[in-house]
Amino acid sequence: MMDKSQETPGSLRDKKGLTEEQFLASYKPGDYERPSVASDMVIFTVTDAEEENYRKLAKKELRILLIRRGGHPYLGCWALPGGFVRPTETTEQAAARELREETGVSEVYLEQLYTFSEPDRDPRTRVMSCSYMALIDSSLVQVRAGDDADEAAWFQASFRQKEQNGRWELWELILSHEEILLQAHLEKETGRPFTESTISGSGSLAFDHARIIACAFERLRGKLNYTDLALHLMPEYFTLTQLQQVYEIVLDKELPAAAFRRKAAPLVAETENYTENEGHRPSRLYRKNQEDTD
Amino acid sequence: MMDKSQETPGSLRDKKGLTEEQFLASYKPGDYERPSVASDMVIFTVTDAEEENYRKLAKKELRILLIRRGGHPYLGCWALPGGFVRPTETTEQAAARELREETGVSEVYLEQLYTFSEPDRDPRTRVMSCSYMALIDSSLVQVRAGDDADEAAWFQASFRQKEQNGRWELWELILSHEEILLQAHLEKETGRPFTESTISGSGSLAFDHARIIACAFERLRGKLNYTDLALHLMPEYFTLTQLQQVYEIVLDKELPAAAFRRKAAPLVAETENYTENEGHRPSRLYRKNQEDTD
DNA sequence: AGAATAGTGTCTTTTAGACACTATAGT
DNA sequence: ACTATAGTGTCTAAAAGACACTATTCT
Repeated sequence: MMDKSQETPGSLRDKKGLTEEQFLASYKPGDYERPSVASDMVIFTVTDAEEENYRKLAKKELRILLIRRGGHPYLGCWALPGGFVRPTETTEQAAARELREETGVSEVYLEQLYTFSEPDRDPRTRVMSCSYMALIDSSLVQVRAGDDADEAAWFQASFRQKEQNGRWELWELILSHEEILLQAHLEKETGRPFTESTISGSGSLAFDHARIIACAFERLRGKLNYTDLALHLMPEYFTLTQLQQVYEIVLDKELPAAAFRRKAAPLVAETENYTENEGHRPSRLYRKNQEDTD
Repeated sequence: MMDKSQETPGSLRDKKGLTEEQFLASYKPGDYERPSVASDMVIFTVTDAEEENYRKLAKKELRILLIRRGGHPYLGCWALPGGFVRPTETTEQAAARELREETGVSEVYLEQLYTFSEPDRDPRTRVMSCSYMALIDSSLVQVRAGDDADEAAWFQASFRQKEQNGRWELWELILSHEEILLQAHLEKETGRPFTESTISGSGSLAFDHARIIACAFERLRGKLNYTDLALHLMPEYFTLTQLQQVYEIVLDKELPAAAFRRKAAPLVAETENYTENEGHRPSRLYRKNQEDTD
């Protein structure tokens, strides 16, 4: 991958007179204790809320997959899917593997977020977490519990700013699934990662996973406006209103339809198909624009 | 930091009947080999090009600090400043420590970029690199060579897109310092990290550091327009024209002055001082706006 | 006076938002 | 006919760019 032939033709010798080959053969790993590294993942999807009343449009919900921990530490708490990175994997490959193991889904959008490295973030031993965000469309959502977890569930997620004082910000993260409520308050300085968090509610979030989820929310919201990220949350065929609903549920605000359609137009490609039997005027189906030359 | 009292009052027992305390006391680090983790850093600064001809305004140059490697591997190649993360440090603290060691500077803007984890990116052993971007103002630039490096230099940097074909992009990175020229071509898919790179020129770049620098350029350019990042590259007092020059050298394009001043206004605070003896009309000096409520 | 930059006013273009209006399947 | 959503046209407001014009100091 790297061409270093020009400066190091293989015979360059260091201060001890060793060639690179000799150096590598005699190399002993350094003095410092090494950390474990895990990949943790915030898997987003948008599902229909269950309330198909008559002919009304289905409301959307933003959901995140959490897994109930079956072992120490944080036994019984809810945590992001993830696991240790194996010796021959990249962190991204580890994330993709975990995603496949937890959901059976592959070939999805996966983006690295941030690496959390506080030495005491895991009470067992030093574990750095390289976090990822995954976007999957709801038609792929069929939870398959992993090996070391006794329960997995899609939690409805909301993330709102509660206070702002100069560059100091306070945010609230709420995750809920049936009777379980997880609530976290997070602090940050504008433009910096989240620092403190406090957890409350009827369940509890493991490790610093509230911070990771907050980080994922920020990234997703920030990129929604100037990328085609939202399309990864859509099934193959969708209407523009459905796409708009996804933007609205992610951004947590309503958007004017006319302007939205103008802006979304270059991201999608028309098809000749329409929705049917919806109880009102049919809607044209679109698909992701393959060759978008943005 | 995390409140887990509700779910784990300390007496919860796992499948083997252990409390968390007992579990942690008996915990043995996992089966897998652990990677080393290093923090590497792209330190940006903007300096005046040396050509004070008469009364003309000084041209600006964007520069990056590189260190010539004094040991294997990549002996003699140029590399980003960085080093291994110690057991009690976060990756960010390690980056800040390296920055202080290399430049004597502390309290600067530091932002995590991306974690590179290809298993073979370092021929010695598995080393993940958690990369950071630092922005310092040129008045702080006094290179102080570190211990294990025999040479450090500020390289002028340019980064341009050469080709685009659908979602495939080709970029060129050029770093130069006196007679030394480092050139890299990098490929990426739109919205994804850089993948391949080829190095050429009279010197050579170590490891995958061309990818890291490319990543830093993307981040810096992307954030310049909607944050006050550029102010971290400015000395305490500066003129709006100087600020505009910094934007122009980073973005590699000229900006209309009137529009720039409108947009920059909320980021800065006027002072009552002006430049003197510049050979033309004096310019008002500004400073960073402390309480910007953007 | 002339060089060189500092700084402003205003016109145009583009983009985002507001909002009314028309269109259409299903019951 | 009525409901509910689909989709468009147009006006307005805000932002970005173009560009001319004035201002000021130093040589």
